[in-house]
Amino acid sequence: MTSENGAVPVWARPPAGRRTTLSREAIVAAAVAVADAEGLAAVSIRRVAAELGARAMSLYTYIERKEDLLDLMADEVIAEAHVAEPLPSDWREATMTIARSERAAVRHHPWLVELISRREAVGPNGLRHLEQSVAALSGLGLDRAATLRILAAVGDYTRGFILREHNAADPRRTAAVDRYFKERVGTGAYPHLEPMFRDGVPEQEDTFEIGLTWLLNGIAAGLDREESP
Amino acid sequence: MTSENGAVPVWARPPAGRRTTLSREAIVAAAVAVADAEGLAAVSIRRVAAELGARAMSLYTYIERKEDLLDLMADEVIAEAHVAEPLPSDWREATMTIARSERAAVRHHPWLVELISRREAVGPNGLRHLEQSVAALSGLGLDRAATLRILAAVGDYTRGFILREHNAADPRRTAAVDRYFKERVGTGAYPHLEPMFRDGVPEQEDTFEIGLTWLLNGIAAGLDREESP
DNA sequence: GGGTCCTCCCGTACGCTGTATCGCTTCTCC
DNA sequence: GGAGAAGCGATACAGCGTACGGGAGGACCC
Repeated sequence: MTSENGAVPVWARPPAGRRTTLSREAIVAAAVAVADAEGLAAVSIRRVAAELGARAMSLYTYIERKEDLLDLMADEVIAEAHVAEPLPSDWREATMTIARSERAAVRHHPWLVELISRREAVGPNGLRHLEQSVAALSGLGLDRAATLRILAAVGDYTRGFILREHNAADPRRTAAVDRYFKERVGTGAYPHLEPMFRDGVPEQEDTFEIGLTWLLNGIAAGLDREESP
Repeated sequence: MTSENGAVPVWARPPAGRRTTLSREAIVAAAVAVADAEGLAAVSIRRVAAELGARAMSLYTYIERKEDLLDLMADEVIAEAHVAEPLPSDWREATMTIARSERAAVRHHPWLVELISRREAVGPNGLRHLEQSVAALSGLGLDRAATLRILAAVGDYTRGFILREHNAADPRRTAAVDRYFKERVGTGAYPHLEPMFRDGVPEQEDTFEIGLTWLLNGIAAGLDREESP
């Protein structure tokens, strides 16, 4: 039955079925393995089924559509972003630890970027991650709106960085793009870019913590200002 | 000829052909129109060709693969992020203006998010945008590495925010996801989330400028510290 | 003016995708 | 032991990107 509850998130729907050889867990695990080995594009229903010695349509006993599988995959590996408790007591250190952990999870499963950039992560593990992010700020005694603002800003920066890092690592677009870039810049049409990139695109340093520290400093300054005007 | 220069960015390759009815510009314009009206998923080679009264394979005279078309589309609409000169003289105001403009362009063409999150924007218009971002910081007299750090941080935050904003607006995943969210949180498994979301997910305020201001404040503080230690 | 070549355009075809539909088999429960 | 449910899958369909090869027609040279 292709039921009418397509609007209900996967996790809220029971697998429905007397499982034997297949299972939702096995399907997700197989899909994650394929993605890890060959990228997200290699994850097709037929391919995952083959990996389990089954046929394509058998998977549809456990998921309703491929999007469900992608949701489950994302939630599966976002679990790796969980930080061992207890969190550092300082909110900035705690927030930074969580952000680092999120980045590490994505580095371990690069395809996660393509999923995160398409959907909100609100599966069980995604919620645990969110819970931890809120916990990191709990010592500040802020109200709900203020907490959400900080959470959003830190999360936005983190995901933006992760995205750029991921795209920059794409082997298809580096050498040739750099060459084109240098050539265009050399035309003189970009006066400010020219002195910066005359010798090509420099090796990027790892600026993740620098930017995050700037942001946290700015947030901290805002908090001080509120407390002691 | 499916030439061997697939590694060269589209913009560097001449269209090659005695154009008559079709042209690269017309193809890109048609593709943008389809994406604006029906989303990026509706942009298929066959569909764009039909829009121009042509057959699918005709487009391949002007592009080598669909990815090229997507690159061209992204660069086409990122032009809207260009800010009318002169830029505000204050670097923070200038940076903020550019970031606002980037956000506005994406709001005007939501599908741009799906492209930006997949590739670096380095077409002619993307470079103009980058040029402006560098120009905004030129008054600070920083060296290349310091400029790039600030550029990266601001860009990461901006794109992270835009991404979240885009995903949150997805009509498919709001009501049902919220319901599931509330139910899970109600189980008591998430002690820090519970007091925050007991009554459901609150209406989000627009925090774009708040977060960006935090980041810029943090950057400014870092600059002061360097100047007068 | 006639031949040659280059380029636009596209008909056809291939391998791939997600998934609707329906039927078979096997297990569970009364 | 009969009935119903549930796992599994064969088949099929519409759609995708694009490789290949051919026809049409303008541009150029002799």
